[in-house]
Amino acid sequence: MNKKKEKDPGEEPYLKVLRPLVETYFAFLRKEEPHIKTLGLTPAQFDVIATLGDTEGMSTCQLSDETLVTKGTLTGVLDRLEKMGLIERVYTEKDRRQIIIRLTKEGVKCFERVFPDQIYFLKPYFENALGKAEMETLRGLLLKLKESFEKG
Amino acid sequence: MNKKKEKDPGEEPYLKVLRPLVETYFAFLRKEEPHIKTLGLTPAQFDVIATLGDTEGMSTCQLSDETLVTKGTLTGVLDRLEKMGLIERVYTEKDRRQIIIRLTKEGVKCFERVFPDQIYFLKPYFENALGKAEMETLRGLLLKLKESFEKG
DNA sequence: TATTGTTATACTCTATAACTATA
DNA sequence: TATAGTTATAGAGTATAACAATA
Repeated sequence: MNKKKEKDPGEEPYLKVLRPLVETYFAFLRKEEPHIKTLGLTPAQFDVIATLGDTEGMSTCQLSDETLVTKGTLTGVLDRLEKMGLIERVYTEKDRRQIIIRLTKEGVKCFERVFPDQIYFLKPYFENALGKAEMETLRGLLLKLKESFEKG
Repeated sequence: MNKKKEKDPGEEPYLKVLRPLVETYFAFLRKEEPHIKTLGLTPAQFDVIATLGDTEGMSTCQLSDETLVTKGTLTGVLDRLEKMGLIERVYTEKDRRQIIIRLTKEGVKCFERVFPDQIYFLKPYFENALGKAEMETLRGLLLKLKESFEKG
């Protein structure tokens, strides 16, 4: 989605950041995607598992907000994950319209397998590119930018 | 795809970069996506248009490499874009297996409308977050990281 | 034989809107 | 009325493998 060309950024200095941001993410994705696929998950499914990981679960609405998956679509995605035994729907008493989605034991295992795996896999790309101080700087700048998008 | 939780990055300093990278890109995407939709393009279609923009066109194979869209899928995406009149298939003499995909006049107009539009739309998020020197730094670090992914 | 692009299949995601059951 | 989640529909993207034409 939207890898801009390296054309002359002209008078807009911020384009000098936008394109590298998008292109770096895409370069990352090219490594990441085949790796996710070996887990037998689609990107949307992976998104849900990653969002639920390290939480006590959340409602469908909340899950829809936190991922980029709309409510109607989510039902289908959850159906498949439920069939795979990775998530469960928990019915609550206090509001009987609401359903809490959370990882099953199997789902937690999946989540916990993914990340150490990924850590090992991705590490060299970062460490070959950047020193420790640079990582710290990069982190700080990215977080500032992220915040700006989120509050704007 | 893959928004990691803000859990303790532990002993792996590079995770302090990976998560902000992914999350910043997602924050950007949340702004970008609705904006693309107003153009009547899907993300995959937008990807193709953006990749073809400012080029003389390229073969289907090449286009498949530059986007994240596989060869078989691309046929369908191109069919739809051709029907919309945004791209055309040009048959070449030198290798009659190959077809060059390029933007039509209409496609170029679309491409040229998108970007100034986007520039105007996205600008404040960057400028409110970062000074000019910070942008320069961020750009440099991102490009180093990108290169590492691409050559690794 | 290898490569380019298309076709075929089967599944997943997507948006949207209407629907139900609760509140 | 409003909200939470499901269902229904139609379209689009996805991977994969087999295929025809060309090299």
